[in-house]
Amino acid sequence: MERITKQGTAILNAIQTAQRPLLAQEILEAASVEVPGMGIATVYRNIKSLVDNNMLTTVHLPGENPRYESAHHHHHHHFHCTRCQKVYDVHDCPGDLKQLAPKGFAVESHELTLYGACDVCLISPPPPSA
Amino acid sequence: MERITKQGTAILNAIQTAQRPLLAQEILEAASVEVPGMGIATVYRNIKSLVDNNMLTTVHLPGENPRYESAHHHHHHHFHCTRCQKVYDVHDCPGDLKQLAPKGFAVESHELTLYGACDVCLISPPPPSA
DNA sequence: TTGTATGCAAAGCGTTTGCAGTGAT
DNA sequence: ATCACTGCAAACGCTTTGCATACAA
Repeated sequence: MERITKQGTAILNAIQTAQRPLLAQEILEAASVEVPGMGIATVYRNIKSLVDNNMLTTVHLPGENPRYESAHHHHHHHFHCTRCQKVYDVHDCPGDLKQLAPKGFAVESHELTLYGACDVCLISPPPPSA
Repeated sequence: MERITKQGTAILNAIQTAQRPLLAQEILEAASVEVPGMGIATVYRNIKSLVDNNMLTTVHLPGENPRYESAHHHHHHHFHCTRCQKVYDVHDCPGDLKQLAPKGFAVESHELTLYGACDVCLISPPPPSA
């Protein structure tokens, strides 16, 4: 990313505006509002360069395609809503988990994903589909 | 799976012998020792039917292709060795994590992955590759 | 004007599926 | 003799890459 393009700007805007990690496809949809007709390849190329420049972090959740969020520099986890499939940041952490590993193993880091219902889905449950 | 085939037997053997979750490719390699020439599609089809019959569980780790292990019926987590890339079961659990979620969110379950070095890699570190 | 970033389309990678043939019952 | 299971190859969904063009500098 050496040049500023409207596509690049729209992509960065989309990610920074969303207060949660987005899929490549969601980034495309959000950025396309600003720049209609942009291609998914451009999204991936911009993501890659933003990740390389530490402006973005990749959020890998179990069994999910990667999502992307603005690089937070503090340790955090994620909450995956099983109703709407959206992913939210969780700023709390259970703390030291070194003692959980089998004997002789050295724990260096951990990833935690919480599952359940987000506040929106708890308040307005999806209608019982026939 | 209504008929017993040598491929199916070899696949189940491979998974039960391994004391850790295996990738489809690893299952193919292990089962191929017993039944040379078997195809990856057969592995996937057998996996699917074993999972449907609750003989196998799918282990999804962040950013990883799915692995498969014999269905344990107790809650457990996984340890991913960052040296050899193997995945091991962790039978311990940090316990109640409900209070970690944002206010208004309901936690129903969680997934935890530990990262670090397994016992084998700690004892025999891979040689410094030139 | 220069050459990076884009859009399109093709290629990759892991997984799934269609089809004709094999082999367990 | 059936017909479920297999191997092969094509199809799929997501991501990456090649190439000619557009546009930021």
